[in-house]
Amino acid sequence: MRARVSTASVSRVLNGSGAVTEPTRQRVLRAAQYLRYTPHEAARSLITRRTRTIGVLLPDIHGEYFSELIRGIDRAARLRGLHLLVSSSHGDAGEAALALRAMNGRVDGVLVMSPYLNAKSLDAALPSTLPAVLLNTPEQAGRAPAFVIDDFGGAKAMVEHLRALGYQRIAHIAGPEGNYESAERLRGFQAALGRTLSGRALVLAGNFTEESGYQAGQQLAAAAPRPDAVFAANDMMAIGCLLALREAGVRVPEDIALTGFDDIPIARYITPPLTTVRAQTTELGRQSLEELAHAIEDRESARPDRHTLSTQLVIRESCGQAQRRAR
Amino acid sequence: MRARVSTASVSRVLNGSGAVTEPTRQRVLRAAQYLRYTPHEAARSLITRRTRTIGVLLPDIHGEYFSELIRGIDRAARLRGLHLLVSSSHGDAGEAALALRAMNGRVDGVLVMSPYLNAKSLDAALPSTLPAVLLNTPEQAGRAPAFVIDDFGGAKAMVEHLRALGYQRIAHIAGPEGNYESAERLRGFQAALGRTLSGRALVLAGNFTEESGYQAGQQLAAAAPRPDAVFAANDMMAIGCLLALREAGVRVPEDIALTGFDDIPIARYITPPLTTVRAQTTELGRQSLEELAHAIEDRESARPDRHTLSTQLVIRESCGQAQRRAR
DNA sequence: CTGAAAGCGCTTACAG
DNA sequence: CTGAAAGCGCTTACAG
Repeated sequence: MRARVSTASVSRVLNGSGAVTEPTRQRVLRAAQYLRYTPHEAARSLITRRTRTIGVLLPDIHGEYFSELIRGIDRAARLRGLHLLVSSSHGDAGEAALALRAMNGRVDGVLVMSPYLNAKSLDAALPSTLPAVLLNTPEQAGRAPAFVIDDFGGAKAMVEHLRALGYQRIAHIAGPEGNYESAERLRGFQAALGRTLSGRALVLAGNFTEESGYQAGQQLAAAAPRPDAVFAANDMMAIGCLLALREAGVRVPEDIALTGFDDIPIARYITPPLTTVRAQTTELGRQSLEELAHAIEDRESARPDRHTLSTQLVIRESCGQAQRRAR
Repeated sequence: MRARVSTASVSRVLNGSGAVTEPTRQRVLRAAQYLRYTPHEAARSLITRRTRTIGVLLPDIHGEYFSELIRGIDRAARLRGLHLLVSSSHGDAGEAALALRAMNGRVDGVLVMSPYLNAKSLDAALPSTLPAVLLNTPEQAGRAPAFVIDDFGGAKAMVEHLRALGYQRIAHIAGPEGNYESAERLRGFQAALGRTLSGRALVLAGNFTEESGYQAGQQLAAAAPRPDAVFAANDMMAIGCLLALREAGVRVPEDIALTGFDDIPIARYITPPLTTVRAQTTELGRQSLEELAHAIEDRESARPDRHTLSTQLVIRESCGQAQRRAR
């Protein structure tokens, strides 16, 4: 162009591919700088069949939990020079499918966390040639590898710990209906109580928001007999519950023990610091992106394996362990 | 294709443009469904010159502050059917420029928050034809509209409030060097102290992380004479400071008052709840995306105006207002 | 080493 | 109403 060379040479210089003579190289570089030329990525990826971009489909993008998850994804992506096209808040399968279609031709693969989607609708929504990795997805959803948190094991361990501390009436604030993680955490709760106890177990409805935890807390404060321990299906609900209990004059952990799930950063700052189950959220994001990157580089290598990330009990003050021990 | 029609007709049906006869429409729709056909977006945007995507360039993507900001951006984008291509963690101007180039041809406009970039480097990095909106940027950086938080006013009001409560020795934990918001908040701090007092003012270095606040807190606990109030340049540093003070046995607010800036969600959950300056972070994201959307739709309409979002004092317990009043 | 040409998958005047 | 053709801005064999 202005450097009196063909577009082919420009391409070769800018991409460092093909052989170019030094003077030509210089002319091109100089002209590119002068014209502030930047290649048009859409055109480029149309021919290279590569976008160096990952589509990320999440139910939400907000709050500490997703912030941690995205951090893991973002870090791993940056290390590999990949960009992120994010799409959030897909209430139902239809919206998710739409979002996925909109990504066709703009991404090399997708990371999908869609707790309400089952295997069928996911398979229907995913272009069959698009590499994908699933996050916290029910069962073996289709052909893609999946990474899941050990929700069942973590919840079970938490409730067993409460029982070991001597609590008798343990309530659960559940996550939203139809959500895979909610269901697994509830299942862990019930498993820990065993057949005899679970009949008496109080399960309150919630939806993972602080507000729903607050409402559950009000119910708990008024309940008779009042449970002596609560296991909330996530930390945000535990925090909402704590607020409601405090307002009602019910002390934590003296009057009632309180625990959560996730170990979001805020959990250790509240008073009392929250006993919870640590989920490796950042790691979940990182590993799933790595797996996806592999699947993109070598499509044959992708196995629809299911990887489960372990959880860990984090004992702080809200479960009253210190008091119990002292007795 | 399989529907025995031309690609032109397919395009017309799928985009609802041009006139098509009903039987043709049906044939195309059926075939598209059968083949699970989805248009290739890169090819499409190459010819339409539209991507329906916004590039978002942030210094970081993690933590409550950015979570709030992104929420505002994301919501507004979704309402308008726009996708988000995010790029984070650009330490210097060079990296930011690279990220911006990589967005060429993939976005219709960019939202840039780059607290270390000045007008020149930003102008150099921004393709001159790309609509852009700047966030919390120093001065009038170039040709693009900008949205900023009133960091100066908020900081000044906070420190004036501390003075009104009778505090005599007020320290400041500053944000990172060279950061526009840090500088403005420091300037507000100094303005509130006035000429006489600012000579005695203690300013500790920080970088907006909890860790740096923690270190500052250790210094404060050991200082002699110890300040009777601290204004941290953001909430995360205030929280780190609080932990250090607590460990050192210094009580907040009895022994020392503590305040922050941003009003991130966690601020009201800590003990004591944090007095802070509320920045309209979500609103900042929302408004800047709206402005950008307008600039994209009507390039002539874009004025390089600077919009300042007001702040608001949020009085909680960490500033010891209750105690002071009682005296 | 370099350029002319084909082609990536679309959309849109332009004919018919 | 419908199709053939051109063209969006690139990259990459293919000649020379």
